Amino acid sequence: MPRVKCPKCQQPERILKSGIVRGKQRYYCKDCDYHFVIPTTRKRGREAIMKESGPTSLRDIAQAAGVSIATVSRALHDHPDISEQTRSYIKALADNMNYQPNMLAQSLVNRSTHTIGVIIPNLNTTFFSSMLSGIQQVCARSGYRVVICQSDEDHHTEIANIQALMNNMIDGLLICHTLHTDTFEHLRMQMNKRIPIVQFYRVAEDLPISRIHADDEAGAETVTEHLIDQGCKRIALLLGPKSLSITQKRLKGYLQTLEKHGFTADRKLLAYVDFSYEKVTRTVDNWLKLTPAIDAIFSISDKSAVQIIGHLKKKKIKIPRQIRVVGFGNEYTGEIVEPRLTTYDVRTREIGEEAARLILDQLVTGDRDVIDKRIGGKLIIRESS
Amino acid sequence: MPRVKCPKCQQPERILKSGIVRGKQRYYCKDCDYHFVIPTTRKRGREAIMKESGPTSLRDIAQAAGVSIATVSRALHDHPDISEQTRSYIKALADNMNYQPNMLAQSLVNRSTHTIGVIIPNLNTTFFSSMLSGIQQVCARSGYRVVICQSDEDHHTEIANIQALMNNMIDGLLICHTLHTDTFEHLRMQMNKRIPIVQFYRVAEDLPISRIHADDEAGAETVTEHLIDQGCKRIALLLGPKSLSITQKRLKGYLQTLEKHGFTADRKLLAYVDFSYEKVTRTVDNWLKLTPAIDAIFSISDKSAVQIIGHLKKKKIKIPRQIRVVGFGNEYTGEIVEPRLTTYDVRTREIGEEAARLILDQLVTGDRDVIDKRIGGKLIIRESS
DNA sequence: AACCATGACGCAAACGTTTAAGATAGATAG
DNA sequence: CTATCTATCTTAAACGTTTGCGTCATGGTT
Repeated sequence: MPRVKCPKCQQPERILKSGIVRGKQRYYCKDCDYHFVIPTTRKRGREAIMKESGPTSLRDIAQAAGVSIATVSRALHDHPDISEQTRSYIKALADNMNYQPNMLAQSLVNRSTHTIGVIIPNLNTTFFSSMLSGIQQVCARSGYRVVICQSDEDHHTEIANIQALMNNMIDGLLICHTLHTDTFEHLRMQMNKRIPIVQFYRVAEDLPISRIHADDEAGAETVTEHLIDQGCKRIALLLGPKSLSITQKRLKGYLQTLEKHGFTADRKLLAYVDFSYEKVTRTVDNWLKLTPAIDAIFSISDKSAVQIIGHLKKKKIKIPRQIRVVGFGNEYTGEIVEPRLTTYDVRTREIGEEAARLILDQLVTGDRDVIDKRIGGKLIIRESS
Repeated sequence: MPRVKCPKCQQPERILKSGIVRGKQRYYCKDCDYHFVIPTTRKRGREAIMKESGPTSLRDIAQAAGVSIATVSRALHDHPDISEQTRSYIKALADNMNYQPNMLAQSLVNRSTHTIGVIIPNLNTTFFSSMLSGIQQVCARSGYRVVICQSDEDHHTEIANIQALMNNMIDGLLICHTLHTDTFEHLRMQMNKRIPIVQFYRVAEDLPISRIHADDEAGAETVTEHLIDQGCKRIALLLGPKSLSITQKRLKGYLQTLEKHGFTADRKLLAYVDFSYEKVTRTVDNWLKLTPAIDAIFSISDKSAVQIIGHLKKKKIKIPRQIRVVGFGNEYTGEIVEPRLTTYDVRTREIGEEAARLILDQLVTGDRDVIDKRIGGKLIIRESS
């Protein structure tokens, strides 16, 4: 047996083997009644060890300055207990040593990360990214960071993202549901936490969670009114999934306006789609076969409206002469397509800004009231109608 | 003086006042030679205190299960030291108590957040967001989160974002510089940290930091070649800021191709802009005044190319008859505009994917080699040329 | 009996901060 | 001189984890 010394009595006598633990030989000193293994070289504990030169920490500065860690922390935070002399010396030192506070540690003890999480269906259209832009600007102005997670219109990704973010990564959550989100248990589970949540644009109204959204109902009324003004009698309506709040609201606005003008709604003119190109064009093709013929298409998504324009042009259908097309949302592509798209500007940027403002407000006041706010938009008439 | 008892000897005798500290009366017990103030009611220390019911922690579970915190942690991590019985019991308990690990604490001790930071100029075009999409997909597949920061094409925001992220928030950084980034000290400062950095799309080549970018030079050659094939002799070139790598590369490709065909480059046909609508249209107007007249415009940004098409159409200039227009990037709007835009597909999504793959690779292997990789693209010919 | 092995745990340090509260010296009041 | 005050420090607990290593029963081998 090699000469193993007891760490306590330093004697190699009376040392016995005592099993193997985690692959390492274990010893027992009968004199000291002490079990031990040969420690791994990675030196632990004792003050004497050199920190192996990672990023500068408060401790490094304290050591260099010959003061305690607390003093350094206080000096950097301008705590009045610290003398002007010490304070400026430490600040200079921290600067020299290129000190950057570890935000993880700060967040852990402060129980706040100064970060807002955003869950957004996708970033492929200017639509959502302009909301993001608004969110980001407002948050940045208040010194908050923004963490963005794309759910990619997938319900399970949405759930996973929420769970990841809510585990102490963020101080507040802004969420715009996916097209397919129709259960909200995952949100209900998070409601009891102290982290405020605000839904924006696509919202669930039967949830006791704040909402910032467009005036979908009034907007759809305005659009429908406009088409009726133009003499349309058979207005086809392209909707999103049935479960979606914006689908329901905009449908409601449409129906109300028809009724107001004494029209009866035709179920065949309503279509629920997932906004995929195939579904949209197939829907349009079906509509074109109807008699009496349709004279307008109202798509609640600009993206689809633009695709519809392209599809109709391919079929040599004149817009707006034969069929008027209007969208909803006011995306950039609506200005480029020919004829340019009539649409309803829902002021996406303002929705984002307002959602951010609300959540920041709830953060500082501690209020958790359920707020429901609609952002008014306006009709933008272009050549497609 | 009220009857104040010494916390040590419990005697009220021989207690003296000893100054005021932080607004509270301070006392001194001469017997015990002990200074003290009356503690605030917020009970500190001692085990007896109830945790005031925040989210469940390992300690809560340990308490409920009657085991140590270490055992709970090990049980949840399937450590072999824990018996099957204890393990399953604790797992069930954790589930019941709705335990969610505190990621901040985890990250602090593991020195890793499983998060990749992305700094991106803007999200207003499908261009960058499709790179993001690629990044996100690859990262998600490896269990990494993605934190996105918009620099909004502002150099100082870029710097601030980098500093915020690099302070232990992320394990790796993907960065696409702003239009106006021409100094790189802020990146140099971060290079010595163990956090890998990868530049993508807009890259600085004289920095020892990995890069994933498009084959800008070859792409520009292909485009120029195509225009020359079409018989163009006076090809105007719309470039970004001079400091930008993509500007330099694409200019080089353009010049080389001209030379190859025996053309001499005309400085008046080169314009450096910031891609703002005003600058672009003014530049085009200036070009239109030139003699001999230009017969093509090559914009290194699709966004500007689309704007140029709109502008030329307003001026009743026929595209491609009088002037051919080509872009670079293959954005969605190029398919919508009329005539549809000829462009060079730089495969943005693949650039994002590759950048993400590279950084994840560097994370697991620990390699910090400087990699420079070009993603090949291809010309997409449409009606504008 | 003496030695060795193993399974299943607990203890405590460590990650980098913040922050009550204790400590000390020197100044001031009576 | 004694009692008190102020300015300026230091000490240590806490945030919620992970993890090296010690402990202790129990069961084998010689």
